[in-house]
Amino acid sequence: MNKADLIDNVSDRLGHSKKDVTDIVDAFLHETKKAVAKGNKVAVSGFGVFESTARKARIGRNPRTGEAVKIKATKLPKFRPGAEFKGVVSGAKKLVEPTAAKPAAKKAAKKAPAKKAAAKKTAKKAPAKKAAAKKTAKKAPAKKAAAKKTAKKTTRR
Amino acid sequence: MNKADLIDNVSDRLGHSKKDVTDIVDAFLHETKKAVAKGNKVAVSGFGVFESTARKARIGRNPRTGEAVKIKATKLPKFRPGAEFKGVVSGAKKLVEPTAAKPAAKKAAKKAPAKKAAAKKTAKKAPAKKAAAKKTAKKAPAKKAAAKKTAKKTTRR
DNA sequence: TGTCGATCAGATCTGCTTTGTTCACGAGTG
DNA sequence: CACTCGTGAACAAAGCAGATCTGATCGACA
Repeated sequence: MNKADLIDNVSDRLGHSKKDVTDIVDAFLHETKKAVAKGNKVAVSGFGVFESTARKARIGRNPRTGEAVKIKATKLPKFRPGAEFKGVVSGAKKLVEPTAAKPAAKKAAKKAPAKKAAAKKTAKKAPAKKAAAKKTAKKAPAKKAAAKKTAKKTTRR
Repeated sequence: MNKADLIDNVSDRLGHSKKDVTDIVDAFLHETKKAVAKGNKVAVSGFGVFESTARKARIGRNPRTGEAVKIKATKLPKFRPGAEFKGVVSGAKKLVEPTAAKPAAKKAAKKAPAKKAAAKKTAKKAPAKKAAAKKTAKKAPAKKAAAKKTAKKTTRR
């Protein structure tokens, strides 16, 4: 399967023209590449995170001749799959249709998460009380964390 | 940077509504996840390849207690960045705007690859002579590789 | 037609993955 | 815009599995 197949599927499902889908997908990929190339981390919730990673210089090998070759230090794109993507690939999760899908699929999508939410509510009730008790205490550290985060961002750029 | 930022940038650049861009991007990501979850390889030229990879069962460790824990065999999403993405992140390549960008950008895109082609030609001349000398020796392994490749394709589907 | 991606061997390096908690942020909905 | 819920990051130790990379060629794709 390749980009063109994906674009066909998207065009069929949403009823947008293939040209529009292609243009938008290409632009999305382009913006992703651009951001990562600039050293930014690109987080797509549920799908994964694209970022650049540094590789040190090392010795490689030409597989044809066996000759050792020096590989320079460089930067590479790296992808860390998100939880949903992992869950779907491993089979632990079912893939839920996006909300913009056809109305029939939309109803199905609502039923599936409802079951999950019910299961998780019971699990969360006990810690929710603790969270409420600690809410006032949390405001102060939140500011510190924010300060740390801005510091990290500035160093990155 | 996150999905919403990318969508803003795409919407600004192409003049499509944010809703359309969001719907199309979500569908594209969904189709990608779906295909990989089914065991298909998804190749997006210039960007990279998404596929699933198997992880064997092994022993991990609970970092809290130091206790050994069995990690089950599973399947994971994997991304292999394409040449252009790698080149852009490493700085070896300049990022070319997609063809649906504004007409002014289209002219700039044509000029940039012309310079590169000239640079690559000079780089290729020296190794080309060596390749010619070894050409006869290489024909035999090439056939074996082809045979292996067809075998792999049949097993996958 | 030109570019991209797969393939090959081998040695080295990197990353994965475990549990559980907390917090910040993002996404989606009303 | 506000609110709620979900996602993701961070952290700990350890060891092994997996990824990385090269150059040249060939097949597939845009």
